[in-house]
Amino acid sequence: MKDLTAQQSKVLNCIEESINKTGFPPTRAEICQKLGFKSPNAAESHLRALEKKDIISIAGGSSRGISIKNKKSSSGGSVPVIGLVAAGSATLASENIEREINVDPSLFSRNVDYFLKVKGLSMIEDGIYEDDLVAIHKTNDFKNGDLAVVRTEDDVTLKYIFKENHKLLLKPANKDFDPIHIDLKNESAEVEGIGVGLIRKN
Amino acid sequence: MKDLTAQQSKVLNCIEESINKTGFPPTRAEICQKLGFKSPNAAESHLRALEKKDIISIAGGSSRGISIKNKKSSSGGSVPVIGLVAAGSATLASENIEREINVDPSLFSRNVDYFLKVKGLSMIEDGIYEDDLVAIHKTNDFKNGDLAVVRTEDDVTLKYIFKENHKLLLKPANKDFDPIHIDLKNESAEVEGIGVGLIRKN
DNA sequence: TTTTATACTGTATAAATATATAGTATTTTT
DNA sequence: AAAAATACTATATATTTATACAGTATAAAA
Repeated sequence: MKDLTAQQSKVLNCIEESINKTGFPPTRAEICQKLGFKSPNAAESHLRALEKKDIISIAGGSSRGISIKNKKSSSGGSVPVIGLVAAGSATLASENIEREINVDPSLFSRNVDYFLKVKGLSMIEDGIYEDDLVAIHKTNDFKNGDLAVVRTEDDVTLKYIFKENHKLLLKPANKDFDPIHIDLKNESAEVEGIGVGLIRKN
Repeated sequence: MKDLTAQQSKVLNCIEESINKTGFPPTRAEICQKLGFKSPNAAESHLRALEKKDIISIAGGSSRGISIKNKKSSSGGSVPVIGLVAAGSATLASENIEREINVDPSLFSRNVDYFLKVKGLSMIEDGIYEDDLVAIHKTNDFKNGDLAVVRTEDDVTLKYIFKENHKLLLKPANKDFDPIHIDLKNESAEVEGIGVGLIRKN
């Protein structure tokens, strides 16, 4: 990401302050007043620079039409909750979204793309219970031992993953459940994401 | 709180939608367009009604000068995280606050006053692990079996609570830990709050 | 070295916007 | 039964506001 100049940061800060304090973005004139500029064009050109750097977006033809992009840190991104239904379809398609919740992105170590609502008891020995919401970071990159959302040919499942050459081991945390062995030569399987956290409602 | 009429709710909803979608509040004209009104005064008078009911505030003389009051539900209240240190002092005093996190209040069944960072393994059999953040609703009201934060004479602990007359039982979820029996005739103990949820970071 | 970006002042103006005023009709409250 | 609140249409306008255009000056990049 391109760096901001000192003045551009001030202007961005001014916008954030305005939204926090008043609830709506500032006008050019208000930015000028706060930062001591004497020409509205001073604010305008800084705004255009911020727009060019993809920090803000400016709605043409509307007053106070400034919005800050990537505002996950301020408002807490809205993250969908997806039910892990038996017939594998843990996609972000709207029909699978049970609700949306706001989370503090700094809460978890990695970006959370969705929450997976746990069905079944296969991970219960490691403190993952039915109806827990597991925070999933979408990626197909994983380390052995990661808690992964894996799409197999006929299912989507949440298990610990271990890979050795063309063999995939999906290991539950429950004695009553058997590990799943997948030979990638014969079967396909995809890692959709890895678990980076958990939310439980009592 | 005064109730809103159907139309007023629609207008409020329209404002919220605009802020969520565009990042700034709507104009009178935009409200009219969205709700099918033909006169800007239709929007204006609804806004004034909402202002009178203290739902929104309108900044005079500025465009899009609408802000929604008491927006704790939308922005997610900031909730402190408190470390459960051995020597009992799970208070909200600032020196005990490790950090603040934003949570969606609708996430948990009851209002969350703080998160307690779990120390020790006494609840591990019920999926509560070390360093988990247990969402605590401050109350001294509880039912038998609730997960409670209890301040005893020399400790603060998180356990299942059972009360029978003057006897208090604090039950861990770990075979290796013994239940704590407190006779309220001889010792004092206070319930500080009950657990309503949990957040775990992997 | 020439362009591009930064960082402004100053002026102007079309368009966006809040807001007042004048009505009408229905529903709710007093 | 009267008053007040709700729920609008319709018109008008002062003000707010975005935004363009014309400059000046400096620093950074090509």
